[in-house]
Amino acid sequence: MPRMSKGRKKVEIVEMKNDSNMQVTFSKRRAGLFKKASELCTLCGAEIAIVVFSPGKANKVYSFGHPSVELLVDTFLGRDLPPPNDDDFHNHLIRAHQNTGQRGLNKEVMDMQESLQKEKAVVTSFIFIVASITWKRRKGANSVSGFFAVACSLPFDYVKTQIQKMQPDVEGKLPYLGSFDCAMKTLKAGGPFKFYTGFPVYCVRIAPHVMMTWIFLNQIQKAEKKIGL
Amino acid sequence: MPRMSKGRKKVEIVEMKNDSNMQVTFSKRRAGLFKKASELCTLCGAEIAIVVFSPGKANKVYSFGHPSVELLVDTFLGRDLPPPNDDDFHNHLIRAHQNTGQRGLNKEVMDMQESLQKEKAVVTSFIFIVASITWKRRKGANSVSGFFAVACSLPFDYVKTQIQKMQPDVEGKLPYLGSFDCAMKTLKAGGPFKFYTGFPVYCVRIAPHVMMTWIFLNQIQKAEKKIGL
DNA sequence: TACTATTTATAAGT
DNA sequence: CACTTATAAATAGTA
Repeated sequence: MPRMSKGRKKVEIVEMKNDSNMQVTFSKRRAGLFKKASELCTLCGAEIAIVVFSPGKANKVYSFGHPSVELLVDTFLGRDLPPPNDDDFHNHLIRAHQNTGQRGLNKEVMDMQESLQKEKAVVTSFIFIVASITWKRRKGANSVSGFFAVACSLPFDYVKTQIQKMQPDVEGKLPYLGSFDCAMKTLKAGGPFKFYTGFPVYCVRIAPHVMMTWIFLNQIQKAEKKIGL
Repeated sequence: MPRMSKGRKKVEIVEMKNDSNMQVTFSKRRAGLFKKASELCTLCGAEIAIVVFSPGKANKVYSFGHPSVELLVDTFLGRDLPPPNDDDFHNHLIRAHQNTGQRGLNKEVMDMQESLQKEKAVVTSFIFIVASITWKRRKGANSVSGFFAVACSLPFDYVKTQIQKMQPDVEGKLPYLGSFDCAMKTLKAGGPFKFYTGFPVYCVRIAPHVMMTWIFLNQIQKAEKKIGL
């Protein structure tokens, strides 16, 4: 039968109105973008990191990275495992990671929200392990910086969230006078680890961020050596 | 005269041998990549961040971000400046930023190493201001997290750098026994701010990282609200 | 998903 | 670097 298609039409670059059409376009063009990025990496030896947040309610995260996550995992976990003179905690985390295999973490594209529960333990362990190994080996990988960056920022997030959520009580008084007051009361009531409520979830969400931090910090380190910092 | 050009030829996706040719290809394809990303943002309302490190010796950084840096600067500095009841330090930084105008920070593509000296003060101020304003206003912008993430990770970077650089002295002894020893000795000898040696330079280099942190944290916040964290 | 008619990107040349 | 041209690659609309 004769084709009805008139082929591709020119499309103006403005926000699309048709929603289902937009989903298709988003998928196609995202794939195209990652392909272009991949080609640029190969052709020119460039290092590229891309993160895309999908529009609307779904709000998924897609990321592209070269050097890839696989390479990082191999480098940190596969080859250079430290001798087993570490404490139980450390070994436990390594085991937890090995049990879960390559799924999720090693994928170029990961949907963080759909696999939240499954990957939680994996990613948390992963971050801990990388930080631990790097720190112990005292060499250039720098992921320890990224890890501590995340760890240090959490108390501030906790305090901010508490203050944003606070409502006047029955007498019309607010529970905290301010940020510092909130921090002190939290510390007294729940101890320092209270600030790390939701840490595993945070780790899962922050994973692409940590990966980009690696790439950044490696570049920074190269630059620092070049200018003799 | 007759054209010699045979037009575009097919090119295999393997590392290019010709170096000057590669530079041209890199520029063209990088521009194309950013254009594609821009179209995807507009068509589908997606949020995208891209960072490209150029290959070889030059090792420049190019970044694309949507929402753009302009928007962030506008939001944080243009409209919502806090009333001038702040201390001298804060006002000084605001003034420093206004004096330097829009140059550098507001560009989609920035070459960080070439403009290092010029932009140093601007970017440093910028990060401080954003952190300060956000913190004071206690609302959702979250850049304070990114700022403290950077600030908290610096001591670890400092210690790591010191240990990497350390050489045995004339008696064959190493200056530090380990990371903790290094940290303690630094604290005693130079005070806490010793860890922040090179902070301005660090800020300049970390700027694209901070921008991505914003985007990430905003997304995380949306997600947290949705699942009621 | 797969198919094409088209538009868009770009390699090579000027 | 900017412009041109021929061609390869991406993709909008369709089934």
